[in-house]
Amino acid sequence: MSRGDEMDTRARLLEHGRDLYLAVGPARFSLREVARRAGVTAPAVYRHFDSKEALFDAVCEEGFRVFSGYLLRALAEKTPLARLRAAGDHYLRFGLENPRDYRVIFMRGGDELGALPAKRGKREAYETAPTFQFLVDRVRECIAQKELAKGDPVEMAAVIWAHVHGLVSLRLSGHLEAAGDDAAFAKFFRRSTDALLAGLAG
Amino acid sequence: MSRGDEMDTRARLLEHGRDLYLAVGPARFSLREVARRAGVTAPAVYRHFDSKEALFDAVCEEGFRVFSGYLLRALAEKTPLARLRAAGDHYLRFGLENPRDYRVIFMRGGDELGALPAKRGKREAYETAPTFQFLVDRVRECIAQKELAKGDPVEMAAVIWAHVHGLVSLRLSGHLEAAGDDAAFAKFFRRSTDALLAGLAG
DNA sequence: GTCTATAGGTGGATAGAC
DNA sequence: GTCTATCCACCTATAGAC
Repeated sequence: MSRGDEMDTRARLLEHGRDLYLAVGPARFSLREVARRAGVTAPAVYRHFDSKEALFDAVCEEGFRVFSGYLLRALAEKTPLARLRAAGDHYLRFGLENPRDYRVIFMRGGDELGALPAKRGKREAYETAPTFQFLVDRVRECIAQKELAKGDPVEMAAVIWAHVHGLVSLRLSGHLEAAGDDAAFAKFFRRSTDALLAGLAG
Repeated sequence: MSRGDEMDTRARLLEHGRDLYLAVGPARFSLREVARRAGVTAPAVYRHFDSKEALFDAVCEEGFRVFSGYLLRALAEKTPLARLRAAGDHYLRFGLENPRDYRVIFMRGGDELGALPAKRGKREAYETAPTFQFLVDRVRECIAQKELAKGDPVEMAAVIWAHVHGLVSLRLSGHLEAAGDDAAFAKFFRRSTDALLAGLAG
């Protein structure tokens, strides 16, 4: 994008907005604080974004972009099953390395921000659909190559997603501290996910 | 507890605090608003609770009490496996019928409230431990009666919890709307959970 | 495109009278 | 035990000058 030397105000707002959001989470995210960090005053933000809500949405999209980057690396693997397993690994890595992004993308119910219920539908749509479709595609190609049993790929994908999301989100909420450090947890994650895939293989 | 006729202020604060919290969620939870609804002024709250944080914690404990009520009904079943399956069903019912309570108990990471990191440890401890122990106990008795395969009951319980929590939390976040209405989702939930238990049975 | 100034609102918390 | 009065911090957003 930019040469990295100097950035225009809009880019700085996004960058510092992301910093703030990663530091304090969605509830404490404040337009004024973003402006402060970016070296401008609050009203200046309104030249670039319609509202705090719009700024926050833009920051979230950035988080989602990062997530997509993690997931797409799975396509580098050579077999359908390897791609599916790698998708699980990268999903876990994203969650452990970007916990706040993970929370906003996957653990949100709609209370976090200013409560504009009208906008919610749009936001959820752009996040969920591509991710889930990616997983459905991975499952489909595994079924095609008989690496998973025949069945409804959408339901199978939902079960797999629930499994990995359940583990990651319980971990991020602090409910699975018994599993040890992140490395030990990653091992457990991989073991149980392999068992699930083995079960789905018939 | 009380006869239900008239309540003292503390009880009314808890009741309306719960109403507010159910209505607006943790982020918009406000001490002043609770006082308003309870028919007292804000400073009066401090006669009963040290701070907003303390009030909020008390409200959350009530939600956890409700959750325990759901879960304990599973003990009415006659066999270990029936109790384990019933626990899953009641867990799902609690989530669908008390989504905000579910979120605060199981989908929290620490950003929601005023960010008093020191208190977090205590709060998570009283919630997670008994729930998880309950599940471990159900798994243990299933293993004892050979209704589940031999293995580490703690790890098996973690996998089961991740499975049901993954499904419930994705549902509450709006990410599994494709599954249809709540009744259809409940069927899918039960089907996939039964498949998981079958897999764990060896 | 950014500023100052300001309007108008939320909130948590305390002091002191009753 | 509850009130009034108050303080202080923080926020979103707008108006109008430069």
